[in-house]
Amino acid sequence: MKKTAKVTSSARPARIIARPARTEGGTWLVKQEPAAYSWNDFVQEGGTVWTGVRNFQARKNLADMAVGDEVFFYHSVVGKCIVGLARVRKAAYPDPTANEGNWICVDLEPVREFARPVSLEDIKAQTSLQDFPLVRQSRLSVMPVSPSQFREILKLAEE
DNA sequence: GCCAACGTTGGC
DNA sequence: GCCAACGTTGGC
Repeated sequence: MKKTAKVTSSARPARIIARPARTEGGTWLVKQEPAAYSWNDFVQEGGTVWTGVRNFQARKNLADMAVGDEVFFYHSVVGKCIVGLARVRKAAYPDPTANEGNWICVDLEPVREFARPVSLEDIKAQTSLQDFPLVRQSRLSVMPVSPSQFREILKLAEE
């Protein structure tokens, strides 16, 4: 699923899928081909509406995001690395680019670019990250990141 | 360029 | 409901 250009949504506040209360902030990873929409595009726009997700598993993950959750930004195909950290600015609402179906989007904003991007190779080389969805389910475009995975990747980004 | 993994579609 | 065919994604 390819994210298209930034869309100014006629935002409706209602979420489609209920989300259980959570005590600590969630952490996630979103994937994007830089040729279609890069980290630099994201930074230049000061954030974006994360539209275009058309996969049920990815949709569930979008629905589970809460405002303030931290999100790794991964460049797929070209780069194949996590290039920076983003944050959920607005929780899930109907995707304005979807003509049919209950597809949703979230608003994301940049937090910081990693001095040292974390490549897929780096991740695969870590025995502690063998269960990371990026390794196990390469096609999933929006995935959860566990607290230990999150810490591990941040550590790699700061080496 | 190839192929594995995964998702969707449609015939039966 | 099963499964073959086909399309897409994304790593290699």
